[in-house]
Amino acid sequence: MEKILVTSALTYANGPLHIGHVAGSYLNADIFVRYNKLLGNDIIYIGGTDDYGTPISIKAEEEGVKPRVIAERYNKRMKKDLDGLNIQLDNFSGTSRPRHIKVSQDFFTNLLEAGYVNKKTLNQFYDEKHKRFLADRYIEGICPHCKSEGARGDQCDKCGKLIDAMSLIEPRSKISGEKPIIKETTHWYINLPKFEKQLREWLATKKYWKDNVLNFIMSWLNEGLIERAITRDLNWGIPIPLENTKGKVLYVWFDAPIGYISSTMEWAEKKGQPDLWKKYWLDPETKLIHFLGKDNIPFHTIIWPAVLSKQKEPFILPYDVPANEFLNLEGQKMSTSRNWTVWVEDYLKYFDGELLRYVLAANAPETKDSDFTWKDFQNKINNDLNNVLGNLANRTFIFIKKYLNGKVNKTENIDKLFAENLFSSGLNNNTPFYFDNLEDISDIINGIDESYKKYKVRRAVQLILLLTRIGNRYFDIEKPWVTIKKNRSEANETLFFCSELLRRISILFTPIMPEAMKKLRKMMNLADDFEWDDIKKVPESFKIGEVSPLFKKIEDAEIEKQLELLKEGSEIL
RNA sequence: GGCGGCGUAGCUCAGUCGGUUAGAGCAUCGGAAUCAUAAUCCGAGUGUCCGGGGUUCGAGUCCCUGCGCCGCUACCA
Repeated sequence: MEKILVTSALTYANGPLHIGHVAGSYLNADIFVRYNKLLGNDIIYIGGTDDYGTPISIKAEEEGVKPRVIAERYNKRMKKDLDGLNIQLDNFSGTSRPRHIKVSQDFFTNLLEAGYVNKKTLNQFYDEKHKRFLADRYIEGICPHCKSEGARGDQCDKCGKLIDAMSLIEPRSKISGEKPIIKETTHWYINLPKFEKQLREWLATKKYWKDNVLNFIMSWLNEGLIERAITRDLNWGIPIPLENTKGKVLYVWFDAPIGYISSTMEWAEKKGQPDLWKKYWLDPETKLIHFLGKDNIPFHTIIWPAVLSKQKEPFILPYDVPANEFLNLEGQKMSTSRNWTVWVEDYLKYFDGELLRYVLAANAPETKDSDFTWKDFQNKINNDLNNVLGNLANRTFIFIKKYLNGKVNKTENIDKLFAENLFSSGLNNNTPFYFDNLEDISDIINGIDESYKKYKVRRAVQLILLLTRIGNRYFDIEKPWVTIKKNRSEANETLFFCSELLRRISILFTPIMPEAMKKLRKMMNLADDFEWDDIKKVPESFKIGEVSPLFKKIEDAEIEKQLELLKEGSEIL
């Protein structure tokens, strides 16, 4: 049995959950966790919200409430959204909770005392009206290169050039619109160059990481690590634990990953075993796996391991960081500010969470950015789920009820059938590589197993669909509606095979569609508690219970409605 | 500007170490079947693998170059 600790990147609490979050770091993690639970591994799944930072603080000011109110609101709503998608974290915390504050401050202190933090003084823009230091992004002005208006402090969108905020002409605060003053401030920096050798040695042991992740890291390392500020001047954040440092807080991305630890502590406490978190975080046998979007790679593979390694307690370092790329929407980059996304809350008003799980799994941005379109959503549900899988289940069960008194019995040759090459005629020699060398159904099942292990959810989906196609073909070839008339046992054989195939699919598909598979199993009177190894355990018979369609088709009008809603823009923000 | 990635069928995408006639699903066309939610099954066509050059017995794959798109570029989080 393996011990695994899985995390999804903490989500920024300035809005509810959208499908980009789901595709980037939640669904893939949940599928991996569910698969491992079926295997019987000791696995916990931890996450939460990242509650601090300027955007939340500004939003709070606009609404005239405390930032904590905003963070708590979205934390709650996200939890609900995750529930609606059957994404089951063992704990969903938030970084504004007291425990997290204490742990983060200790982390800072330990790093400082170990000699890896330097203090520096620098000049920065300051908005006097809002009494706030301004991040580069919150300053606007005239670009010093192309002289056009509306350049931000970090970059000019017109000419694309990077800008040193201090060189902006006629700078003004994006928050108040007023001219900012330049003010001296002090910050603490993590001395990353001092970690370089250690990091390179550690990363050399991670050859099994995904290529996109390794590329990203190497580009950082090869540019040369520099010191990086881990504090900010803000009123909404974790105060740094030093004398005379009022208004200085930890930079959110310093404290956010620490949230994985504090969230695990919260989980342990809720379980009534406050030290249980140590069993995971302090045991070198634990595999720590961070699921996240590509934008988070450097934080989790450079800064986070560096910080972890200098604590007093022997924390484990990440075992794997299977980062996903981004999900686009109808061919365009998703953007919350342009309201170009699909909010889970909106989605759930119209469709079942399982359907989104399926579509995002089938089209996950595993190796490169992928595109979500409503038309594709409809196609995948109607074809893959409704027509191919749903119909296989329906025709099998209805047939058994109608012609075989609702029951089929195990046949002698069942193992042989599962070892026969039942699918090759539909494929030619140049099928995708993961279809090659598939001799029989057990090979396909092994392929699915391996795909889940390696976070290759798309491949798992393709192989499961291949199984359902085999079922439909077998049904057509054997023609039980003909054989039933002269040879009852022959029809029994066909239907037992199809039932057994569906039973195996109900296990194989559970990590992706747990509720739909539960429904499928219920129709077959199969138990809810099962494990991965049950795939091989053929029952003596199947008694079919009440039958209803597993899925239903999505009409064109429903899709048109979603496209309209997308154009209008959601109002849930 | 620098670094990295991407560009394959009408669409969404696979293509392992360089190896035979470049693949899947959807869409399209033709056929079969009638157990099933008109759901299924079989068959067929479709390609300047972004352009150009190079290495090689052999290139979608490796190298150079041009074009287009995207990400990162350390103070967005």
